Amino acid sequence: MAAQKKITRAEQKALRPIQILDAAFEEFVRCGFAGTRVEDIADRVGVTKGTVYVYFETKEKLFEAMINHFSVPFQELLGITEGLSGSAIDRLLSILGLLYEQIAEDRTTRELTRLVIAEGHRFPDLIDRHHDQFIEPIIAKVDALILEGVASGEFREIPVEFSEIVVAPILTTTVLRLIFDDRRVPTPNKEAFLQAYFDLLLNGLLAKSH
Amino acid sequence: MAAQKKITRAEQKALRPIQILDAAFEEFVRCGFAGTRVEDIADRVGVTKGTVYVYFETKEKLFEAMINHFSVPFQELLGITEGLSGSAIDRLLSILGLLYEQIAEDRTTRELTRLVIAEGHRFPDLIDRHHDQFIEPIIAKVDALILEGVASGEFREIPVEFSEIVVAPILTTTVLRLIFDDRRVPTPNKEAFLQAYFDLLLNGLLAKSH
Amino acid sequence: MAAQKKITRAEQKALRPIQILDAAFEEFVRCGFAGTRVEDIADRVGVTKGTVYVYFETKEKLFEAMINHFSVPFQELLGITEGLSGSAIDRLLSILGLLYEQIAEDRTTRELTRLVIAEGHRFPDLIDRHHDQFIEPIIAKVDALILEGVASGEFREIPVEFSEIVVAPILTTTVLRLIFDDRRVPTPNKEAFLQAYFDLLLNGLLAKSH
Amino acid sequence: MAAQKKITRAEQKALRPIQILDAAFEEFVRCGFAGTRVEDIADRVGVTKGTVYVYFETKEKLFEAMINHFSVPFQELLGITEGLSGSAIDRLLSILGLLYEQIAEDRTTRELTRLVIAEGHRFPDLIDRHHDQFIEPIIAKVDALILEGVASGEFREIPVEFSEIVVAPILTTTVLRLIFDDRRVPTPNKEAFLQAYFDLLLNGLLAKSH
DNA sequence: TATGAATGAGGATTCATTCAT
DNA sequence: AATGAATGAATCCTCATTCAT
Repeated sequence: MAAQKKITRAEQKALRPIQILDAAFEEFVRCGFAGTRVEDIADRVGVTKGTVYVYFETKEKLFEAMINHFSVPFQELLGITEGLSGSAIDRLLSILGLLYEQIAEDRTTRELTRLVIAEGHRFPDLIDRHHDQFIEPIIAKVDALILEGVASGEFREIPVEFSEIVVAPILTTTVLRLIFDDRRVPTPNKEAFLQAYFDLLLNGLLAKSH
Repeated sequence: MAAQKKITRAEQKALRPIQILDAAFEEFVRCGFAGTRVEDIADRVGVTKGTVYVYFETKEKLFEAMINHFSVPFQELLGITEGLSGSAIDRLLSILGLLYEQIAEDRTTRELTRLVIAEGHRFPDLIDRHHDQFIEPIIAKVDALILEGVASGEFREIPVEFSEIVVAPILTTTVLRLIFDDRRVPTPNKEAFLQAYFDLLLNGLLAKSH
Repeated sequence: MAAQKKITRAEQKALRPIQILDAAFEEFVRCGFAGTRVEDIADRVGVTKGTVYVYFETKEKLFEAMINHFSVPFQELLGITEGLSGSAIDRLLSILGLLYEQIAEDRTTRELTRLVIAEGHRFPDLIDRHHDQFIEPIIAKVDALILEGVASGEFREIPVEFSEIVVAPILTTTVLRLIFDDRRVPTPNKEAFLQAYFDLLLNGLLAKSH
Repeated sequence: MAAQKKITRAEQKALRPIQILDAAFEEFVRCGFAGTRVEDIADRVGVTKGTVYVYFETKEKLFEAMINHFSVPFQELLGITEGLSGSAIDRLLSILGLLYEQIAEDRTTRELTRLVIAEGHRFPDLIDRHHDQFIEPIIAKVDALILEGVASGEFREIPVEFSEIVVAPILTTTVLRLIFDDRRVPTPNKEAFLQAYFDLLLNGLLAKSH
């Protein structure tokens, strides 16, 4: 509390938009775009409606800014995947593990996914950017790794369209958690899930003798 | 057309609520619950706002009725899966194929999924019912089939948590089509998709020599 | 009062927009476009804000509709001037007399003039229409009559640009009454004013011997 | 330009309110009192809203100060008319010429007239002062000159109420330029206008033989 | 059953004004 | 003197809902 007193006017100003974006995230997640009241966002920050409009022209602009703001960590993930080394298998599993942490486990990205699904119609640009910056690069990455693994003999010959299927369990976990919100679905055990996921992914269902 | 002329007043009366539910589906899908105007639903039917309120007490009740109305075909699917015969593999793939048709290919179910994800917070009962009637039975079915296949030697020993992973590609396809709405993602080729999906599911990624 | 009871729903509906336009006139005159509150217009009619929006999409559209509505009598005046007969002098003086009644004496047209002057910037279309339908035809009419009078020997040879000068006392009276609003300027005596106006117009200031 | 560099802080301080009044004039003319935003005035000066409030307590006070500020040149005109010499005719025409220049040709006075017409209701004191300081003295001056001309035999016997009619073309030109704002009405030719105006004023419309 | 005029609470947005820096 | 963040009352407009016909 004493520390808070030290916040200068300048620091406060730099902080304000972040506070508003954080509050906007919570409210938009809770009520959707149309259902959210700007006043509730303001209340959450502890300011008045007018203050929100000092920083963001309209509710739409605020929504877009909020999406952009919270997309940053996801973008950083894509950078990390560049630095991986090891066999194609190792790198593929590493990437899938990171994706799981980022998409399925991280509440922010999970809820961002909800907003993308729910509000996409109203914000087509958002969808396009989401596709170009997230979906496309990830699919391309997985595609490339599979091809590399096939070339090196680690993987058997398979169609490139597999990529979506390969990552599917991650998005599915995300969506099921979004729908059942820790109420009907227990918080999944990461280790057990990844182990089962990777086991099935690598070996398939069939009995070896089959 | 001639047949339509014969619609009596009584039939017309019975038709009205269906027409309203159809229109409500389109509008709620397009704009979400909060963003939809009752008047737009009425316009779509060609009646006035008041008429909607003759049949449905409130916008919320209309939304719920609409969800229930369009959930029926999905419920029928569960019945069909009971009648399958053949090996565990055959029945599993049959079920996955049917699920794909029902969830990923059928626009109605797909959009219903969007609404469940988007509006779940506001309609917890809807979510609970959705879980009890759809998710739970399907997971149970897949679980049972896998156990059966393991028992019969068709499948290798695997954890039960696999079920979600096994059906994941179907929900993932659904969600991606919801997000990119036939704009960025080409309408997928069913045969190619299922073949790749089943191939990976049964055999995994690894080269046989591995 | 008893008569009012007889107003049917249909009659009421036909009446409502007129009532709103009347109320809008008073409020826009009193406060200008920006200064008028839609709620004050509604209050004047005895309905709620929402009702105004049942009939007029926006405050701007209401303003424009109001201007059009109250411009009708003025347009009718233009028709009347067509039916005049007599010498050029007689017809010119008749027209000027009618214009005086319509523009300077009639409160509605007078206040319409205030709005045209005050709000012209915001409603350029209104100004253009005002010019094409009122100013242009009147100037043309006076021009034609002067030329006719010159041809018949009633008037001396004068430039056509006189028309504005000829009608000037009417607009000036209007504007002065607008500015001083029956407070500082006594309600003018029509007979005396027209007599002086026409005397000066026909004979000029100079002593005859001059 | 070099001179401007020399502006001291003290001079700058003295300049600020003038700059604000100038900016206020443009904005109030453009949007009216209610439609003008204090921030737009500040932007025009290149300062922030707060600065405007350093010099003027409220938007209303600023409006009134602006009107007073721009009324000064008009007041000076009244002084000039005192120094005229020559026949009554000469002096009358000189005054009318000066009035034309000041009211009809000078944009500032013209737009001041717009504001008086548009905002008079809201600022009755302004109207009263305008009447006492401008209209009254001018009418009195013209009255006096006409009486003098009648006495000297230059003018024929006419009622005093003529004064308004005599100056009418000037106010009319002003108002028409306000309404049609150099768009529909060509910038008038001063010489031609005054010649026609004075010709009609002195001689009237009638053919001499009449 | 159907209408649609009317409501009125609610929500987005604006803007004059204040005040700590 | 100047700033500009913050306020909050005001105002436009929307829309779910009602109800007399």
